[in-house]
Amino acid sequence: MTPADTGAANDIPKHRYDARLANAIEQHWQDRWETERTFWAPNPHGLLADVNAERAALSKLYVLDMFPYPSGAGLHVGHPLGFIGTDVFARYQRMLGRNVLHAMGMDAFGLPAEQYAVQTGQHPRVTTAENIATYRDQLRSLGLAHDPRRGVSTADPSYYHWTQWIFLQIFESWYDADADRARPITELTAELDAGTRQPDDDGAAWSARDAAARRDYVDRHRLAYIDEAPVNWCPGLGTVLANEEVNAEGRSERGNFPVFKRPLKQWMLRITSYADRLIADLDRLDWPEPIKLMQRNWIGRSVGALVDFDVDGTDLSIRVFTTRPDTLFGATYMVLAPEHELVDKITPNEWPRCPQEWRGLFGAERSPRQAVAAYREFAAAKSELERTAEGRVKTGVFTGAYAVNPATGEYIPVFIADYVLMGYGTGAIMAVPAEDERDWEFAEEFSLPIVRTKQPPADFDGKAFTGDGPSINSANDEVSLDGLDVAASKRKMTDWLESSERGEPTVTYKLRDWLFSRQRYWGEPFPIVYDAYGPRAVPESMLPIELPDLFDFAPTVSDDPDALPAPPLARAENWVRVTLDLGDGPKEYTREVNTMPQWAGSCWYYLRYLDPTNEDAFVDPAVERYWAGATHGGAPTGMVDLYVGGVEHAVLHLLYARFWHKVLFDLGHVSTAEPFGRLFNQGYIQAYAYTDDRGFYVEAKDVVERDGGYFLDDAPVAREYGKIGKSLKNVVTPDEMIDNYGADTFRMYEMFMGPLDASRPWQTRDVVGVYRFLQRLWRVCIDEDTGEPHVDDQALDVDTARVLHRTIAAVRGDVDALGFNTVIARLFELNNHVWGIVESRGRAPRAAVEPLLLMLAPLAPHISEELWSRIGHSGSLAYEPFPVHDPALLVETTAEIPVQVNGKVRARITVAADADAAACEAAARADERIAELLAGKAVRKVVAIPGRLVNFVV
RNA sequence: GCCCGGAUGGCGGAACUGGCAGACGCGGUGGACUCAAAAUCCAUUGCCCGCAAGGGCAUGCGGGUUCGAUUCCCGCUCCGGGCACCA
Repeated sequence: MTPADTGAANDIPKHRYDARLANAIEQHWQDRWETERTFWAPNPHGLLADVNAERAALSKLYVLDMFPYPSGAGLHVGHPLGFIGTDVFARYQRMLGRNVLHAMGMDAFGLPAEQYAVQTGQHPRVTTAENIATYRDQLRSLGLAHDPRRGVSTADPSYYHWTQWIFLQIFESWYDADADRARPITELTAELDAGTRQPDDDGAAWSARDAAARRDYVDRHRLAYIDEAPVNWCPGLGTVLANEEVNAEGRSERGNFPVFKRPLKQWMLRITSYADRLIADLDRLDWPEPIKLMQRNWIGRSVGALVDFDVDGTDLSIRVFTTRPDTLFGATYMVLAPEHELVDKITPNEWPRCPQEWRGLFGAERSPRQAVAAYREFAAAKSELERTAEGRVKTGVFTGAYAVNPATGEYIPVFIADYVLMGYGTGAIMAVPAEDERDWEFAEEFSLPIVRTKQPPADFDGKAFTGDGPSINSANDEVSLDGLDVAASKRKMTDWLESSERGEPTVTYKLRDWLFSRQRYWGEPFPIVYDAYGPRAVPESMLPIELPDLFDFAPTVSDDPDALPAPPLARAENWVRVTLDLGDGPKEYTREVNTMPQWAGSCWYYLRYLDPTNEDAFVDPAVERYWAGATHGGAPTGMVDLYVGGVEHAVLHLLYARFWHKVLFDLGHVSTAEPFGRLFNQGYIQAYAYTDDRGFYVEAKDVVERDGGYFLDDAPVAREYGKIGKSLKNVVTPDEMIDNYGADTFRMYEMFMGPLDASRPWQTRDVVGVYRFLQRLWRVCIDEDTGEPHVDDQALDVDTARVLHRTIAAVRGDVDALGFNTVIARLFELNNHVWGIVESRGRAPRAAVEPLLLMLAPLAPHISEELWSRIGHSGSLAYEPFPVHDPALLVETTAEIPVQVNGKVRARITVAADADAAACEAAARADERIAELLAGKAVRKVVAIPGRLVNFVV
């Protein structure tokens, strides 16, 4: 310490609230909360029922954060925004008398943990444990009031035991479309055996099938099934990925490696069975509308019709899906996806009579079969990126086959083209160029006929018309749509198709079944073994199936798109080969060597928080009912009352978790139809970054603002705005903020920056505002020189009482809406008001200070607890009742209202609060300035709203 | 391209159901205290004209509805996000 510093330190009062004192207070209270088990939320019974038992009689509130991946980098100031928000809300709700469940687990399996482990060369178990410890320390220092008993880790065998158990529930179920819910698979076999249900696969009668055929049938109906389907194979990551994990450029979301479609046998979960319910139940949820919309779009329900087109010269027909059956009369050609199974069957050996353009580039010099083969090769070789880069020029080739338009009876050519996707609808379309832009482009490219079946408006520019209008050219001997609008035409055409057995109404979805296996080490092993015929479930009694300890756990990656997946677990040969008794005597089996995707653990962690130490069940049913709210009356929709997290999980995690929850609901394991009743997306904290004249990032900390510019030393630098991270050299950590100001200041600043759902820039310069507020609050209560409290029992003057009660009313309203920034503004005002009293009278009134501390406690819990205790209370204020306002003190006797002339404010007058319109007008006219402005002018109209304003129109 | 969301002082932001735009904080300016500085306290601070009284202009841009619009409607611009040949 320099002499100057020493001198300065001597001037600062001994008991000032500075970072050093704040840190001491924070340590003290964090320790005390821990030893007194302040935030242990009791269950109604069971292992977590012994402490604070009386609170289990209160009504429950479940507040949840999207739990973090414990990466090696630790937290920066952007991470805890949502965690602090939920903590404030949860602490507030405790003071309202709720039994609040708030905990923080760790999403410990998955790619980030595995990649970090691969980089550092240590076992993921070790690095994950270290990272979790770091996260826990950082989170603890923020003063978050979690129940520490419930902070599960998904990579813990006692946790994934039950992830595997839930997988078995899914595996042992099927979807009963008639009942519209999942049911145990044993009920399906029982009904088939009893003959009360017939197989739905057009095969032999159930009684005529042998054991292997029956087992195959049942396996194909499970909610978890193995399918050889085109999957997203990513050699660069050495694993397959879900559609949701592949971006528009055909690359992996993680790592940005190329992804290839190829058929592979993989585990699939039948989420498509739930498509309708996943859409319908969104209406019951208190979620942001944009998120609901994203889920609806992702599921992509569309209503339309299936139509059959007979292929000329064969007994085959092509089935298409269309949302516009009303345009069938305008279908002048057809297109199949290049991989469509009928392509080989309908393609002739020789070209029929046809325009040369139809044969295009691929068919010019070749036979139809050669042309089709050449085009298929061309289409398969294109990456998604190339397709996008081409600007969507339509390509394709005529197959040489013709089909019959069922409405017109005309022969129309059948093409293959890559603008038709195998994965959607039937992989085949009827092309109506006049009413579809893509078909129009293709028709122009290949000189195909275009027939309008909808009358476009007079000013229409001449290309495909996709709007509404009367049908034209749409009649045959049996049906006429002419003159009808789109909706009526659709109805009439669908009826005709159905009655004439040429088609039927249907619904399709963009949503695909969920690809559920990964070729990874650091994930949950499947509770599945194989015999010669296929998969067998491992019985519950043998769970958990623990991950074997591998030395080499890295995935097998490759640049070769033809490389085959090689799961790391296959290397654990002693683990893979097992002898088990699955009820029919000891036999040899092979274990499943894929692992579950990262989403598995995060699909249900909120359920394990309820009963984390239960070894007999994933959650005790009575405990589940208590936290679902089912024991408090009413019909709860969502288990969790408030779920806060980033918008990046709008579809993936939130859709998967809803799906699992609904399966568990159908099977009677949970009592709500939805997991998350209210969802809130917190914004992001970003920060400024700076580049020097060479374009390199420089440490943002060292940059100073001067004369409207930014400088590092004396060199000017350019300012950018972006994510907080090492690459932009703009990282600010909670640890340094806590060191410099204390956790309460840090929490308050994060909450004060703006509304919780908005993104905002971090500006360390602004932190001092809330720091000053806390210092002033400290001085309101404590004499800085002596450290003694100077709060007394003086009565509140009327003015102070009004300010106090207005503040209470506003704070309650704003906290409910998670409007913490305005809560803080109100508390600043109250604190400043009380400071005025301290300045004039030397002491602060207890009647104002106590409610102020109680209202501040959720936001800045440490200083609030400390002052609460210093002014004479022995216990924690965590469960003190939140202040209640006196409505009588909010009633104003007079009101100051503006007086406008022609909409411009010209004066303000004070009237009785209950003055009627006439009285307001009279008072306004009596105002000297208004009288002057109105003198000699004819008042055309007077708008007088009692208590609001008076407006004269002249 | 389609679908969402946003734009308010030098900065972060506030404003209930159409009724005083700019709460609260940062920063700035002036002052008190101090040998001085820091800290603290007080005052002031949207922009323009004016000594002042006062006036004018202002919520991305252009229109509209209304006595009155940050708020509602129409048409744009820019920024952020989602989806992307889904028949």
